[in-house]
Amino acid sequence: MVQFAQVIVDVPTLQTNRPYDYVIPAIWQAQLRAGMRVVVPFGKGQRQIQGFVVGITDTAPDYTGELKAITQVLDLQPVLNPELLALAKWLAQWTFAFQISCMQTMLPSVMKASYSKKVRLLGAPTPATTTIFHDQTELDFADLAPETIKQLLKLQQEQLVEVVYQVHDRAKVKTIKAIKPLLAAADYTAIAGQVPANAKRQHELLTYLAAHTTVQEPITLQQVTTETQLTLTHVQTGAAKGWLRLIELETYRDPYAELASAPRTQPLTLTKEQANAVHQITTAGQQQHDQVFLVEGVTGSGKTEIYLQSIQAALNSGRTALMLVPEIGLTPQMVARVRGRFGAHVAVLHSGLSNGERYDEWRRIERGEAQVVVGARSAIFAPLTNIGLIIMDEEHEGSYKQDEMPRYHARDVALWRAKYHHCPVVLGSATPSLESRARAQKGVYQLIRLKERANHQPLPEVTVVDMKNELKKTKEDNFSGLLMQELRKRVLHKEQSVLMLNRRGFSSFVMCRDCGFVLKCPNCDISLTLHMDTHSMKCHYCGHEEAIPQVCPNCQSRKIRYYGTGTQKVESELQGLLPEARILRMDVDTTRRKGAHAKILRQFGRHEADILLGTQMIAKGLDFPDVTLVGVLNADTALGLPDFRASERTFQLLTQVSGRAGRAEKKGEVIVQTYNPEHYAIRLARHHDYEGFYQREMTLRHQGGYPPYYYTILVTASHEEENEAAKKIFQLMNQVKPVLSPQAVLLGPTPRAIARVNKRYYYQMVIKYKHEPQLQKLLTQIMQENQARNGIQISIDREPLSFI
DNA sequence: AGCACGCCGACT
DNA sequence: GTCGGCGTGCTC
Repeated sequence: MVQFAQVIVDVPTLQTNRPYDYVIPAIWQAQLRAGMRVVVPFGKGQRQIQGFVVGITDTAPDYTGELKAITQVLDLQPVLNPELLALAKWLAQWTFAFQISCMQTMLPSVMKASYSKKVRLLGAPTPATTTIFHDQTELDFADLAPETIKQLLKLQQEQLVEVVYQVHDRAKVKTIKAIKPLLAAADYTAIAGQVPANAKRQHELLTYLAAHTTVQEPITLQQVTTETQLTLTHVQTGAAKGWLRLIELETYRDPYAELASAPRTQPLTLTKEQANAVHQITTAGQQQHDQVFLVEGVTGSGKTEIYLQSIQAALNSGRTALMLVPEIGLTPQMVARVRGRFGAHVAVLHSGLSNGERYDEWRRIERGEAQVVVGARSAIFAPLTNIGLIIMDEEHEGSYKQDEMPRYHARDVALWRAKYHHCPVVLGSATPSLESRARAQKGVYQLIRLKERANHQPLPEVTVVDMKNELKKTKEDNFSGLLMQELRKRVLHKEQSVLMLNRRGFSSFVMCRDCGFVLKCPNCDISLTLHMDTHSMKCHYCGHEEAIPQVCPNCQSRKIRYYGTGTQKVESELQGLLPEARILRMDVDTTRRKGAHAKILRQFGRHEADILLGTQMIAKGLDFPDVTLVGVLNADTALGLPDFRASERTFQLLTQVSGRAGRAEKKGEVIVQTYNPEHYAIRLARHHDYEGFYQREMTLRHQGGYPPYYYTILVTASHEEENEAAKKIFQLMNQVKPVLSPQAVLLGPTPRAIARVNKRYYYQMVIKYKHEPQLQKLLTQIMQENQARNGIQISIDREPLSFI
């Protein structure tokens, strides 16, 4: 019986965002299942592309054209199980993205095929082909000039050459060579008698094999070469003579090999609050209840121990657990803690892994070899089965939202999977997002508040310094008298300090002091940022890079200087003020290389520096017992931004960075420098008063009609011509407006704050609504109708993190 | 995305 | 007269 497969093809456009039917060749029929990757012909030419089988049917599809057949099956087992297939479908609808993009996002990147288009010589070379091919028989289109391609197409019509399309599966399993003795010890001795005495290596091999006949497991080649003088060549000779079998052993690239043997830790004794939290979570787990818990606990209240013991309970009942951590919080410290408790049962997924390592961790999870998964955003798609618990630490973190297609929030995916698996979700934070905290208020989530720190240490004392007064006293830009005095004290007493420079809303740009000229990106409407490490000016949006100007391009004046506060500038200023201090700088420039982030933290942990100076990234998850002073150089740079979440972000940042002080028995102190000491976000952060902040901010959100009182959707139209983008967004507004209920609000349309990025102009509108049953359908329809045509691009972002 | 089909300007 | 420009529409 002929069978048919429905395939989602790797063509990320709206027109092809649906399954296509293919005939399954008889040889694959027994093997092929939904969720496997295949190669299929697509389009009029000979083009071959990758696809995912999403369904298999016995009955012929009602397609009037002629069905093509699947070319190749790439997997022996499905890479997407039925749950993940269903999730991909939902995610595509929810985020207005293509199904293929969702599937690719859910899998390690090596599973996305790479393509090549080649031209091959047919038959004997002719003078015309030789001028192009020389002595080669195959050329890659990517290496050819447009002129050559034109000539080749002519040759193709004359049947002198053919065009071939290749699909490359980049998912390669790493193997190591190993040997297995095939004969008995006595046989080896007998053979040795016949081998010429001068064949020293053959004798050595025979002796080695004779000594290892009883070994059950294959012996790795590495072991053979370290124990003997033999090399691969000798072993291959042995294999050819039938003495042994040379095999390829599957292996994993283990990035945390050194941690696997880390000493196992025992569960800590819980405080009453912690025990209560664990009890509530595990009870929901036992009852297979997809309840969401919001664990609101100050830094140091022992949330991690709650997570670990709840995971243990899930494992005890034979289920698995998924723990999400913001990328920046995925420090070796955190990984070591989870590995310490659950050992080899843990798989870790984060951006620091190479593609191969990531693929291996994924396979360990998929095979059921790891029951606990720790990872950043995309780990929410880990192929765990029978999930008993999903944890999201620092749930308010913006990095849980992906800012490219599909624009999903890991929290939404977590809730979906929890529903599927009937398991609880734990959202943890010292400063929950207003959305989550409000949901807990309404009883949608179960709120668990931890009011004490596990070590019963008081929260650090926070002093706010008003920089408006400071400016009058000293000439120094960045350091108040109090902060300098305290820093000196720490250096003297060999204690450590952490300094944070809030870079949000800041950049170092170059300006002419004579004419006011600011160097801008030629592709984007944004000033270029000065990078001292590369000695160049860079655009943070499109990556454009150019030399630092020596004279003003506008008026030729030499008085062109840089403005703004960068970590590099602060570092040199601080070094000047405190020459004896050893300063470590951590920012995007010093942590760009893989592993650099961890390296800096290790250096600081080993006391190789007195002061750690960095941007936002130092605020999260660090735990250094000897840090007794935390300074925030500019608390309020983000407050001036036209972003309704500015206060929330500032409060979260200050609370978090304060938590870095006095983690152990030493008392901590925090100094916050600001120009807005009376701002409520700063005032309330000073008293560690999250609940107070929540109340205050909710009132303002209510007045302004912002989330969580409204849902929001950002619709953007872009085009190379500004007029076209504007025209389209107004047209979309007119399309949306009549469908919305009077309760909904439409903001805009407006040009985006940075209207031009990468030579395209962007116009946007924001839809604020509470309940619009028609909206999903309408927006899906809008996406369908406005397929990338006439150069217009439409994008829809559900619950954007920022409107600007 | 790629590719073919299809209808208007400057050339062998 | 033809080659080739890129607008439009389709891919099981």
